[in-house]
Amino acid sequence: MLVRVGCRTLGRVSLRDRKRARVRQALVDAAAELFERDGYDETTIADIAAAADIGTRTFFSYFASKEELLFPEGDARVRAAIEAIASRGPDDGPAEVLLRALRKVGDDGDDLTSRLAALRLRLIRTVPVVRGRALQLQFDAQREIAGHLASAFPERLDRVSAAALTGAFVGAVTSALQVLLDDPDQIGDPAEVRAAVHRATDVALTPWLRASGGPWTEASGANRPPSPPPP
Amino acid sequence: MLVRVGCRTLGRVSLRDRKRARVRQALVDAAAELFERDGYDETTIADIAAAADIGTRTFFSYFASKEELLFPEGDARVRAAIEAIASRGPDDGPAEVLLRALRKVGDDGDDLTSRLAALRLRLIRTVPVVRGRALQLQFDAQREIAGHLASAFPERLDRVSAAALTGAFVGAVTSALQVLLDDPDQIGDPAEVRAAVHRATDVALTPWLRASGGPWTEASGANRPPSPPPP
DNA sequence: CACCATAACCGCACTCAGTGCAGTTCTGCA
DNA sequence: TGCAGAACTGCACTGAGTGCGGTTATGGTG
Repeated sequence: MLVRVGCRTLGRVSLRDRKRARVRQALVDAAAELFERDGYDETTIADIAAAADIGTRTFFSYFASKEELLFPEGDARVRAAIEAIASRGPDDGPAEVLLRALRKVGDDGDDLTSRLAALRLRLIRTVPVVRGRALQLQFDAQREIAGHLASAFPERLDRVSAAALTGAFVGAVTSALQVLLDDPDQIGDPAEVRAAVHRATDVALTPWLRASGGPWTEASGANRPPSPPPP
Repeated sequence: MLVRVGCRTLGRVSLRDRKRARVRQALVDAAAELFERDGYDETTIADIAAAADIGTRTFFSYFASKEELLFPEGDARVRAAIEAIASRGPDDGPAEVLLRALRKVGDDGDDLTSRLAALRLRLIRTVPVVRGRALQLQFDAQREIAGHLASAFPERLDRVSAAALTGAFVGAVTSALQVLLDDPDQIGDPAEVRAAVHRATDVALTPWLRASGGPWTEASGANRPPSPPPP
């Protein structure tokens, strides 16, 4: 059976759908509880289902696997990024738009404070299968965003360049975050993390920002971005 | 039991080790054969072990899982990149070094012509668990390379910036390559794949090439790389 | 050559993830 | 009220992966 996501009667949320959403949330909560208490590998799907008062078999009509419990809002960030691209100003270049989209995604982290998000970060670093799933979701998101970016700048970016640009941005931010979050001293101060990410992305993406100033023809020693690497 | 990799008697390769290497290769070959004939999900580990004339249980002393069969030379590319970093010239900056390292990794694809490599590319696009594993390996490789890059330029890159730079490069090339390989016309011809890799690296790394031509001062309309986006 | 420590091999039994099937219950709607 | 369809659930099954214990083969040593 496929996992339902929307409601059938568009104007009204039916009892069925409300019940379903409640059970779904109960599963996520129970999983978070058990993952924190017993560990990811030690928690079985049967445990989670029992804690949410459903049969083991029924679990699989809500989530396709144990990892999915950690990413219940899969494409929310993607939608935010796409919206940021859609609401671009007339003078913005591809890099500016993408930068703003990613900053919005990163800053909209009500995420970073929630218990599930913290647990997710820890399990991504700890459990290989979770990391694999996270990377896969990120990769799919990149693809989606790159497509919209190419559509937004049809005369300045072909599909390959848009993908490269998006991949560079996301890769820079992700890698910087990985190093920062592995340092056990940085944790607990979101402002520090954010500042370090900004600095690192400036270093990594300086060429892209310069290139997006004009259509890749003019010299641009003048509008150099704020943080070149130290001499 | 842990999977053995080296030989004990350093000067000589013992019979035991030669036998072990032979069985290991037989497993990879049998797996490639069966994956191509029956598909990845349809092939069980028991099938592969039987085709290589070993017991099902013994398989797990050679590979930890079915995915690992597709990445038998896990860190060869990483070592190539690290070597490229180590053999840098005195005037090279971080971007040049990283650029050369990635080009070398892409070109050293004796890989790209082999049957296993083509199969791997197809399965990465097709089978989610394989894609997840590939991304995870790539992520670990990035981390390793970034560490060496930071060590090579201790006064110009901190660890976070090195990670961001590496992530940007690898992310750009990977994303560009993904778009190129998803076009269904390229498939089936190793030369086409190689051309796609070149084009992907060109497009993805062009901004850094322009930026690294001089110390960010001169115009670079002259040495423009072959594939800028269409006007 | 004989011996022994060790590593590899392998069957067996087990747990858990995930799926197909069939029977039952519940919900929305006419 | 009744009905069509969706959801819930148990059962049986396959396959991945692990732990254990017994057996065999190898390599080094006296």
